[in-house]
Amino acid sequence: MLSHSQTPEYRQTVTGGSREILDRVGDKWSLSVIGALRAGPLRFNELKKQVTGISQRMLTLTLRYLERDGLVTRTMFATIPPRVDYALTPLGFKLLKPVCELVEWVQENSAEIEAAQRSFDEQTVPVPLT
Amino acid sequence: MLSHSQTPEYRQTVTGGSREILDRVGDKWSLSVIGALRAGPLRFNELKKQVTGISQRMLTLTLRYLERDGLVTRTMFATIPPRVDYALTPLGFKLLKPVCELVEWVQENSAEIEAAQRSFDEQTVPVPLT
DNA sequence: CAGAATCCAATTCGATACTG
DNA sequence: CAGTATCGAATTGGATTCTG
Repeated sequence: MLSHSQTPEYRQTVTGGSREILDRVGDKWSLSVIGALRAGPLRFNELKKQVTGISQRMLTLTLRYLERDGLVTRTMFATIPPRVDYALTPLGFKLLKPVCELVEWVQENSAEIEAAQRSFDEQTVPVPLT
Repeated sequence: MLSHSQTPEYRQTVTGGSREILDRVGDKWSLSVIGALRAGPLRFNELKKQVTGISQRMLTLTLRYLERDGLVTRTMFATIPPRVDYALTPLGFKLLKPVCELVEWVQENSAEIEAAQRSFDEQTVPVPLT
């Protein structure tokens, strides 16, 4: 549960203290969740629908991490049944720009990347599994 | 060993086919290795020195992935002892721009992020470990 | 020198069941 | 509705040993 494991020192290489956010960017679901919140606040189950494939557990965890990093707010309404809204903070919105540029770069260059992967894969003879 | 495991469909959410590169950006060592190669080609053991803390195994794996994605070239010299040079491809250099911008964004906003983390951590009472 | 192979520990994630 | 708790499987990474 949000294990406060201390960051090993070697993570300080090159990327400096930015490891934690890079981990967020690189992890399995954060970008999808942030993307889903672009258009405005969503409730837990709305998010779960939009981010196809995510489990309840991972949605909860991802939201907690994003909240901890100050990228997402969590607003509870003490109604019955309970209702919780998630929304991007100004910081979360600002993060969108560099992240989108990176994603766009990848999309623009995906043809070249995939070509490289194919040519790599064919000379690295796939080991027969027999 | 470079398990050619097929990417599960759910990874196609929001980030589209760019998952593989995002994984590369987010993984533990790729950015450090790319950063080390910025100034020019390096040999295996030179890289190992510059990227403090990386194990032989992870350096090998990371380089293979980067090579497969077309971001790094591997040049072998059939000398004794053998010598292998790694260098960024033009594609690898181009990736540097959006990645650096992201890293810079994080650095510029690290104060705000860390403040958010601290305030989150103190209201989420740390469970005593006794 | 530049790795490949093996083994093991830690982390991550999904499925399922339960709750205020 | 919006979670929490628990478990097991898969993935990831480190340490060590061996090799052309």
